[in-house]
Amino acid sequence: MTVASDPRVTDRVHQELRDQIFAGELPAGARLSVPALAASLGVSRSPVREAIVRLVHERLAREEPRRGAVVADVSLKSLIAIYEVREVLEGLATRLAVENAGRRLIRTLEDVLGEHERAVAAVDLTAASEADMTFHRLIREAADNPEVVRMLDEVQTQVRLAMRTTQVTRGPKLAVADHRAIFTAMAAGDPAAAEQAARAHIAGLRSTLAEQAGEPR
Amino acid sequence: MTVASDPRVTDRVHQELRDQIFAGELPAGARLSVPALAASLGVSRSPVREAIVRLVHERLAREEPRRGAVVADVSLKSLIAIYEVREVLEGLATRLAVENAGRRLIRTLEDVLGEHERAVAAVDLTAASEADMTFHRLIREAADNPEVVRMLDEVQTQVRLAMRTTQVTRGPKLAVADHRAIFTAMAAGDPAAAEQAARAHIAGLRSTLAEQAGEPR
DNA sequence: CTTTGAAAAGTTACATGTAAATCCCTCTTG
DNA sequence: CAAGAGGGATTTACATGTAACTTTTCAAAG
Repeated sequence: MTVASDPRVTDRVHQELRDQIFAGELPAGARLSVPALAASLGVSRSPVREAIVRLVHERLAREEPRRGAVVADVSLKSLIAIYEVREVLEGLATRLAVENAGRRLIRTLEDVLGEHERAVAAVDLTAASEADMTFHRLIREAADNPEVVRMLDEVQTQVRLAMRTTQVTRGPKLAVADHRAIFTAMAAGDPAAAEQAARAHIAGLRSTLAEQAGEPR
Repeated sequence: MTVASDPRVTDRVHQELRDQIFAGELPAGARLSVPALAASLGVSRSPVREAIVRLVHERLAREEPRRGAVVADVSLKSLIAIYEVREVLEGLATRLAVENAGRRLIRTLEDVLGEHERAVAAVDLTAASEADMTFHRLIREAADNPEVVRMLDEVQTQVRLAMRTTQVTRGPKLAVADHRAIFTAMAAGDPAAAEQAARAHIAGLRSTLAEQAGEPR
């Protein structure tokens, strides 16, 4: 038996290109030339071609037949549409988490929320951001629904892509307050309230995006 | 300029394999051998390979490294999870449709609903099913959110795959009644009520799946 | 009759070949 | 100086070659 799965060249190339896109080394609109990338990565054209097909499928790149692929961008309008979807998916994940989970999850979430609050109080943005992501991740995992996890991953991919150009936050303090509200509903074992609180959290972020788009209210 | 886009061999192969999977000609678990399919379709291995990568990505096939791809199946458990996601997505689409749409949509929906009711009364299952799908399609399009449309398409793909083995219906009459409820809320211009009615429609279908899974209530 | 294992067959994954389409630069023309 | 035609360079898309790996077959051993 092999100790670890022998990673395919295609997988490495795919991961490398993803990293380069998220890092901004391959900016939006950059052409993804198969021969050029193959040469620069020191592999043949086949695995590069397949990696690009995957990037197109996860919408990190766009392709027109016979014209090749370019790195995708995310318009503010698209991002708002994505957040509309994210709102209901995070709501679902949170409701399912409440329906499934026991005290163990509640206690873990409480710990993470505490860390989050301390980090915000200490103006430690890195730690705050990490606690924020952990909070959401724990809820998704507890939802025990692989479909919603997958769809939220797709959403997350697009959000990361958008992050290169667009800021999405209402500030660390509001994030903590929203999470506290979600936690309270979850701790009370109220699935409907938890779903609503999670939706409100995302809806709030979406409204800041809408403001940036020049549509206040 | 070309009159119609020159279809790539890859595209034709992909479509052909999709059709064969949905038609049951390639049943769940069937191995997708690249050389065998290339020979049977009269093309080289390259476009077949790429078509299979796409099938894997849309989860019509599963692949293990170095072991090839097989046609996917959808367990009842997965299907229920998919319907949990579908519930909130259809709810979102319906709410957005109400927020965007004018009388034109309402009138079109009313017509389709009328056709649906007549088809059910006449026990014309084909016409009823078509009206059912049209009703949902009109709402999705009116939502004017490409993200939710895409995600519902993904859901639809999995549902079609499951259809080969699992029946998903509560009967034509209940479908019409659900649609009538959705329509009423939409016609009243009440986004929240429309979202709820759409969710209830899918939740009803999901509960019949849960019953089949041996978990009544 | 079941188990074992080694050879044969078939397949995957990566590499490379190539015709046709597209891109891009330059040089001409109005 | 802008517009556009020509032509070489590049690229895509499909085809094919091949080493390594997996699966299958089948005969011998237990």
